[in-house]
Amino acid sequence: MNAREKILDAAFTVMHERGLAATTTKEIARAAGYSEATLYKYFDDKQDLFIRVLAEKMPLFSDPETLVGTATVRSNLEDLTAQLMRFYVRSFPIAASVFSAPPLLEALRAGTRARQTGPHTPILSLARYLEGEQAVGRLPVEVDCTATAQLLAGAAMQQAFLAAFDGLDEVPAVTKRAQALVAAVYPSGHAGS
Amino acid sequence: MNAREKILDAAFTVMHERGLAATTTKEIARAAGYSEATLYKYFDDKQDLFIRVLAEKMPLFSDPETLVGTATVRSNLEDLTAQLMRFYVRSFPIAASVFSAPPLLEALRAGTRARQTGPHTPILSLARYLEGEQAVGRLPVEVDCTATAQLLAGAAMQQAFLAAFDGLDEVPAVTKRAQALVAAVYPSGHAGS
DNA sequence: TGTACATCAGTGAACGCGCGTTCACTGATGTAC
DNA sequence: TGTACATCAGTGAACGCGCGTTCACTGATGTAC
Repeated sequence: MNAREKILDAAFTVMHERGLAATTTKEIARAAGYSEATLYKYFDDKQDLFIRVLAEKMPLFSDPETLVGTATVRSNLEDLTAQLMRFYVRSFPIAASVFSAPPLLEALRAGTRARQTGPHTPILSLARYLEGEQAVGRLPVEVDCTATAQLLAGAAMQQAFLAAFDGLDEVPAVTKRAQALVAAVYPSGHAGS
Repeated sequence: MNAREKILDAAFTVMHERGLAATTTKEIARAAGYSEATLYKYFDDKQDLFIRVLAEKMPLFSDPETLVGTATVRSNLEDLTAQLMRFYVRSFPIAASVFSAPPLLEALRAGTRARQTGPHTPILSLARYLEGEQAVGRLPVEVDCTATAQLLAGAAMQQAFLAAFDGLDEVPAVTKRAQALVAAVYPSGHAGS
């Protein structure tokens, strides 16, 4: 692993452990095992470093397209909801702390427009999965895929937020909670369940 | 309005406009129309001031108990969901930015335990409303009130997050969106709709 | 193989700046007699 | 009413500190002939 990668990893770790406010160039350099001056060989300035961390080191939510047609819609939704909670609990604290620094948020927004990925992508992925199931006839056409995806992803994010607020690094009883959430949007009467 | 209140209001405004990171004692003093030294007559230190702002100036979500039995459950839920989106879009940016400063988050958590209110209260309020409707027979007993509240409040918070990320100060098309979300948890077949 | 030079990753030490905080103070208002 | 003193809200100016950033540098590795 080269110096640039080590610095990015160190920055991500410090941001996660100490919070954005306490993430100084000194802390990052110490954690990476380099001098502060080295940071400036690889990054323009502190904000550039932060942007790179957020673009290159944030956890991704993998697209669930391949699930279409496998197992049952219900169990797939339960898995996806649980996965979303795990995803958000890892990414939320850092993602949220970006709201403390509007210039950073602004730069991030610009990057989001340029690349085609941002905070809305997990919802879109989930909606696309549901549409896939509709296309193969395993989900009634009356279901509003977008709204359903917003409900499940939203609940997952909020549960992650509450866990992070309580200082936890996972949502308590993820599986049970995912089941309860899915059952509430997707009652057992539905076809394909 | 006395000096203490003016300072709290100024701090809230600066936090909202410039973000937590750029909210310095100088900025607050300037916005309040007092010298920096005055801040220290009313607050122990900067963190104490922040804690007071968060405890005393954050928007509240008013308990919807009085809605039980009025209008229809569906329209009440639509109103509440829209209200939640408006609530979260105002409070989210500041609430989120607290994750950038773990000592502040820790202090806030302690305060939350002491008083009986925190980030979970909107969800509890909504759940309590649903239970109220169940008690008067306007909502089927099979409905999981907690899960439904988590879905609606979660979606509202996430939509607010997305709006804030885009630099907006309101969720686009709140009413329409609230209707779509409610329809997805609470299909028209339900009693009381 | 040896030698002279170029390149490159990385650094120690210093820099100016703006931060949060404190100090000794001022001047207006209240109180006692 | 006048006078002497106490209280109190508020301040200008200074403080030490840690921040992000830059500079001139070192020493190891690569390259030419």
